[in-house]
Amino acid sequence: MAKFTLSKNERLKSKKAIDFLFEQGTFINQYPLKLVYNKKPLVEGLPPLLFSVSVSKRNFKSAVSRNRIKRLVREAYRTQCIPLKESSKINNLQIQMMCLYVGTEMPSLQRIQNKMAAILVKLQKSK
RNA sequence: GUACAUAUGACUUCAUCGCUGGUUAGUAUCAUAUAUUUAUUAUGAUCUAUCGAGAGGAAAGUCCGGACAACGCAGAGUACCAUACCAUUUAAUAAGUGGACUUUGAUUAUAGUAUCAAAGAUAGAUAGUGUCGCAGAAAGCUAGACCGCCAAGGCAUUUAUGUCUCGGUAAGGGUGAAAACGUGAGGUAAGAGCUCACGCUAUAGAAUAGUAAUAUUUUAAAGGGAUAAACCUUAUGGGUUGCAAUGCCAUGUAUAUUUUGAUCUUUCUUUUUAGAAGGGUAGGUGACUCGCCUAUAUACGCUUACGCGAAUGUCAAAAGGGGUAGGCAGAUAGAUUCGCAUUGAGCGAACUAGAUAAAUGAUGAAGGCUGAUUUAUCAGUUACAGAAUCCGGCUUAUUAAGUAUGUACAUAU
RNA sequence: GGCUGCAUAGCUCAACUGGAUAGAGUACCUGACUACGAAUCAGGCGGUUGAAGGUUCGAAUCCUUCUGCGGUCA
Repeated sequence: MAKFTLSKNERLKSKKAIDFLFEQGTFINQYPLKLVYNKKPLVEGLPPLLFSVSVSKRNFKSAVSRNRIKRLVREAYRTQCIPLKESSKINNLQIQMMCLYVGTEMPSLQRIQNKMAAILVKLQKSK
C-alpha cells in the first residue's frame, strides 16, 4: 500500500536546482496557485518527485499566515501525489517542481485541494 | 456603575494520517576499517518497528547588560563613547526595591501647611568660553538714560512756566520668555540694599536626627538671569569586533598574474663561518602616541678598492582574478525552577524545542467556556503573533469573560 | 541572525553652529507676447518637515520611542 509521505529528502532544497528551475522550467497557472516544473531522467536511488512551496512576503506580511498557507499547500500535495509518483517511476523520469501561492487572500483547505488536483492532472497529461 | 492602569490568563481529552529530532531493537540494505578471503566484529548512514517529546508572553524591536568566541600574550597615556541624588539587590546594566529632593495635578484648604498620585537626562551656571533672533534706551557683570524725575547754568517772557546746555538718578512708564532680590520705613535735590525691620534665594561653618542623600535650628558674609537635551569641567566605567564570530572536513585550486616599494647602517667581540648591542626602515598591536613583538635572507657578475649592477626568494601595499554556495562542531543542560536549611561556601526533587527553501499540521468525535434565541438547537473557541547561540531586563503589539489592587468621574445613602 | 544609514512641495534638492512667513528648479494654473503653438517674461497654487512625546522663551535642526525604506556581513 502506498503511503502519503512527504519526508525530508522528497523536498527540493538545493539553491542551484531552484535557480535552474526558474530559468528553464515550464509554468502551469491555476489561480491562486502556480507551478514551475522540470523533468529529468531518473537517477537510481533518488526519489521520483521533488517538491517545494513558496509564498511571497509582499502579499503576506505576517510570518504566521505564510506558514499557514505553506502547510495547507503541503497537505493538499501530500494527499494527492501518489498516482503522479507511480507514473513517473514507470516512465523513468524525475520531476522537480515548485509551487507558488500567487493569491492575496487567506484560502481554505478545500479550495487548495481542488486546484492542486487540477494541476496534477495537467502535469500528468503534459508528458 | 462606567473608564483607565497593573497583575492573572492564552481551551481540554481521545482516535486516524503526516513532519522534526531523540531512546531501544532488527536473520533488513549500503559504505568504511580491521582481520581474512566461508564469514565475523566495530563505526556511520538509510529503512522498518517501538517508546515518550516537540513554538511565546511577548519568540518581535535590537534599546541596554552579560555569558561565550576571535583578534598577539590585552600593557600605559590621550582621544572617543557612555553614565551621573542616596542606599540596596544583581553575573551585569540606562533594570528592580526602598528613601530624599524638585515640578505638576487632585483633595483639605484658600496665606501657608498636610495627604495622595504622576513625572524627573536630579553632578557642576560661584572654573572658563559661547548663545540669547525680532522688539526694546539697554540682553550681561564698574549693565542701560527713550519717555519721566531732579540740581546747576544760559535764553525767552505771561515770574513760574517753556526751551537749550551740562550733570545726577533705576522709584514710575513702555518692550520682551527673561530687565538684576520683595514689602514697608528712614534717607535724599531727585533717587538708589545707601541704611534699618520683616521675608526670599542660594553659599559656607556649627549643633541635632539619619548608614547616606537630606531635613530642622542657628551663625556668618552676600544678592548671583537662562541655557550643560551648547562646548566644557569633575567623578566613574568601557581594548575592538561579533555565532554570517571562530575551528575542522568536502568541492575547487593559484604561493596564479601585473605594478610599486623594501631587503639598510654604526659600534663591539673575535671562533672572521659568525655573534651581541644601538640606530634606521617596514609591518603588527583594527582611533592616535608610547611601550612591546616580528622581519631586515641567499648566492652571483664587474671593479685594485670604495662601490655599482641585475637575479632568486621573502615581506608589504595596490590592481585584478579563480573556486564553493555543502556538511560537522560552536548549539538540547543551566548565573534553570521548586522545597528545606543557614556558625557560610549546602541537601533533595523536577524540567528539558533544536529546524536550516527552515519541523510543530490535517480530519473526525466528545467535553468545557462564551453569545444568540425557538430551551435544545445554532454559531464561535478567537487577539497580538512563529524559536534560529544562550540568558537577565526595557520598549512596543494584544481578544472575550472573570478576579484582585489602585486612580478618576457619575449616581444613591 | 548580527551590524549600520536615510525620510523636507506631485518630482529633484537647499535651509550654517536652534531664531520665526521653511527656499530654489521642475511640474500645474492665470495673464502678457504670437495668426496659432513652443520658448521667453510676470504672477499664483502646492508643506501639519514620516508619527508621537520631551528639553528650551523658541525645534526641520537636540534627545527618546515607534513607522516605512535601503546598505552591508559567509
